[in-house]
Parts: sequence; structure tokens; C-alpha cells
Amino acid sequence: MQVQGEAHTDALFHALADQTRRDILRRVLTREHSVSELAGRYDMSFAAVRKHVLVLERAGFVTRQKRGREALTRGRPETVRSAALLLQELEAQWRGRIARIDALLSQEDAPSPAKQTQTRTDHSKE
Amino acid sequence: MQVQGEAHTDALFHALADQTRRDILRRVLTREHSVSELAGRYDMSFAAVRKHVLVLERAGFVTRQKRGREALTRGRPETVRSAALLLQELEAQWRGRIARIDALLSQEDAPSPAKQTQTRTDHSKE
DNA sequence: TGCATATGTAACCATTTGGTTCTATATTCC
DNA sequence: GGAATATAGAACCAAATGGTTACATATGCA
Repeated sequence: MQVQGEAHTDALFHALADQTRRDILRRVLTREHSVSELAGRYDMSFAAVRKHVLVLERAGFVTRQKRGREALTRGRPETVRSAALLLQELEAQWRGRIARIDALLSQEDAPSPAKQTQTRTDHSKE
Repeated sequence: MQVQGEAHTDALFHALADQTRRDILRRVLTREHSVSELAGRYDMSFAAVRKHVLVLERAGFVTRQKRGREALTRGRPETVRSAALLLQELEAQWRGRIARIDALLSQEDAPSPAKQTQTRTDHSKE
């Protein structure tokens, strides 16, 4: 259970909001790559690719481990899963709304006690 | 079935990479809100909130519908789900790797032809 | 030892982002 | 009609982003 905080969530989705980084992440989830090996795949400098890897690392999507003169990068599937869970919670938010609507409807079907139905309710806050 | 393209995926995750936008999205998934109603909740100008809503709209997370003088914003759960699916595909990428490793291992268990086994692969963590 | 490779880091630059204020337009209501 | 409300949009600004080049350091190897 992590609770990581909103700033970390920002970092998570920011890291995913770039095609190159998503591509790197795909590769390193499949197997380890050194930065220069990754850099060879893209039409940009080594330094640019290294920065992308850093962004992924700060977000927790990859870990790096020095191995001789190279630094091997590998993806962390747990972090991918945690991001997926965040989105599933968002979906749940919506389902909650549907559930509330259903509840209201079945309440109407029922013999309805003297309860003044008052469906407006204006939840101006929350 | 969408296939939306990488630029759209950038927009999807970029939209999610901001706490205020995630919060707005949660609210409008629960029920419709006008922009000014949303603006009332945050410590920033109406114009700033309106821009956030625009970002969500361009990414396809919300739709807006003019209703008299106000523009009601509501969340689109399909888009949330499609983003969640993208992450699940990433996870699948990783599972594919595991499947390949398993295949290699069971190949070893088998009477193993003259194949030079080469178990390197270094699972240093996990 | 000395050279080639792999990485780390800094300085720099253009563009984008996330906010502001101000102004304009549309709609509701008295 | 005219005031109040809701949205739209422009101009502006500081900070972050995504790239570059240049240089420094560390490791492997002939």
C-alpha cells in the first residue's frame, strides 16, 4: 500500500506523457538495456535519452544498476500496475455515480415513505 | 476501437499529470459541473480553471454542452478506461517477457537438444 | 599505459505550460 | 433596456520541458 501523494502521481503521468519515454519503458520492461543501447534507437542525442530515462527513474518506472562501465535500466511492472490502479479508481468514481442513480430510482419504485423526495440537493461542495 | 495515435496518448497522460485536472475529472465523472462552479473550488482564477477543462476536453476526458448561459462539463468514462487499457498493455509487455523466460526454462527441463544453455539473464532483483 | 566506450553533468536555447489580468460576448432576469 | 452572471479569448509572464553541445569521469581492453 503506497499512498505516494499527489506530487508523485503528477510524476507518474508526466513520465507517461511522452512517446519516447513510453517506448523506452516498453523496451526495458521486456529486458534490461544500457542507456547507450537505448540511445541508438532514437533520433536524438545520448544526453536527451539519458534525461528521459531519468524522468522514468524519478517516477519509479525504472531502476538502474551499474554493471561495469554501463548502467543497466530495467522496468518496474509494479509501478505500471500502480498507475493502472489509479485509473481504475477514477473509473470507480464514475460507477459510484451510477450506483447512486440506481439507488435513487429503486427508492422511487419503493412505497416511498413520507420522505420529501427533494432530488435536487445541489451538492455545491464535496 | 480507436487506435488514436501516439499524439493523442501524449495528450491523455499529459491531461492526467496535474492534480487540479485529476480532481476536476473526478468531480465531473460524478456529475456535471459548470466551469464557474468548478472554478469556485480552487484557489485560482476562472480563466485558469477553464484552461484545465480545455486540456481535459482536448484529451477527450470530458465533453461540454451549452445549457443556457452555462457550459456543463461531464466526464467520459470510456476515455478513462481507454487510458487504463494502455497501461494494461504495458503490463502485458512485461508478462510477455516472463512468458519467454518460462519458455526458456521449460526448454531446459526438457531433454534439451545440443542447445548451448546460456542462462545469464541476471535477475538481480524482483 | 593509453585509447575507446559509457556515463554523468553543465550550460544553453526554444517552446510549452500554468498561471495572471483584461476585455468581449451571450444569456438571464428585473 | 440594463444589470448581473457565465463563458470565451487575448496578451502577458515565469517556470518547466525537451532538446542541444561540450566537457569530465570511469571502466574495459590491447
